[in-house]
Amino acid sequence: MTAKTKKQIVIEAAAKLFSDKGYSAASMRELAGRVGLEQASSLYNHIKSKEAALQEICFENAQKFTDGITTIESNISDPGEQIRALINLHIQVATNDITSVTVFNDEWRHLSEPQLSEFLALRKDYEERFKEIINKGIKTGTFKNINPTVALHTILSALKWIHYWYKTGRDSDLEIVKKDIMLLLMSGLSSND
Amino acid sequence: MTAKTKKQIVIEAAAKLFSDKGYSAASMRELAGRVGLEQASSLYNHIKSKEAALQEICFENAQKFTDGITTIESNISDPGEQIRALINLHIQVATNDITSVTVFNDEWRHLSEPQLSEFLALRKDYEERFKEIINKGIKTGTFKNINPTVALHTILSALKWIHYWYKTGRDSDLEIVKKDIMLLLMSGLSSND
DNA sequence: CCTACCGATCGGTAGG
DNA sequence: CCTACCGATCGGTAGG
Repeated sequence: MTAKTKKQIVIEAAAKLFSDKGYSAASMRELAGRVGLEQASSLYNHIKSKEAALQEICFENAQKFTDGITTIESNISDPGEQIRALINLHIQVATNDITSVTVFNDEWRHLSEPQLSEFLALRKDYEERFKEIINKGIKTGTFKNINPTVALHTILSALKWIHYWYKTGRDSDLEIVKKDIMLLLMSGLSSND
Repeated sequence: MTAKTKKQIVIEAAAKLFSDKGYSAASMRELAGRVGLEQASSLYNHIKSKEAALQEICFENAQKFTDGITTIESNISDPGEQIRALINLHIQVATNDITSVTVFNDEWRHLSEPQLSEFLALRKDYEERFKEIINKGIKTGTFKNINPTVALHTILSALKWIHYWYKTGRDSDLEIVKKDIMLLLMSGLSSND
């Protein structure tokens, strides 16, 4: 449990600020104020640039998802259980550091090249591996014969609201949310019995 | 079929620009260029301000959803069919004017008061009415006993990826997308037979 | 629709 | 970490 470096404090405050205002509307002067510095120029002792902060946030979160899916691929073989584990991964990452994942979700497009292409390649790789699991489930008869691309994006998109929920309402328990998202995505809204 | 006014052309180009770069990163100079004006100042003959363009886009789309749910409430009574109609409404609105609904989804937070509160009230109203339908379905046994807030946001969020799909891949037919989103949300990923 | 222009604010650097 | 500062760009106005 080492103390946070000032750089870490700045990056975390940047994530919060980018999440509050959006990357473009966030100013380095406001960021300075939020970490107790009088001058924006002082920030440059801790980070290289505004975009460097964005890069760090985006790639750190990409790493979490890549690591997560790698673990799931190696340790679980049933596609149904793999999807459940992936849903759990998304909920876990989102609730563990909500502001950071919000920036990862919504602000990555402000990356400039070559980081933008690098980021999109990581995302593409993740999506392909996720889709491969869906494909396997369809082939083995575990899943319905749904277009895998449609299923992939519907599920990924459904998992994104978690960060919205966590920021605002939070009127329900995390365990209920987890259970019900999983139920809805795996078995649907309609009652069958 | 009257000709588009220059104002309409400007608003549509603004929607595209806001969707491409985000509201804050979009400049009036670039907007002018996109509609064939040499000077940003010329834009102000057609719109009052940058934010006025955003307001128009956001409230126009809010209206579409409000009108849609009103029609569904009056003409359909079965909650299962109502949810199917709502899913269809979201897909219809998104595919009919994809850039406009993207701005509506992602850029509303740049509205300033009092429009921001007004917009959020409209959204809240829509969500409450959507949730009421879910509640009714649960009470009548048509739907599973899922937390209605969780179901609401999971479904709404799942429907948002349609604008992402429409912009990028579009490797599958709209009818397949519609059918499979509906199947996934109503009956889930798992095969039951 | 253009010319001319303005005050405000931006991200960032030099130097200590 | 601050002082001092810079060039660029921003949304918008006045006037024709």
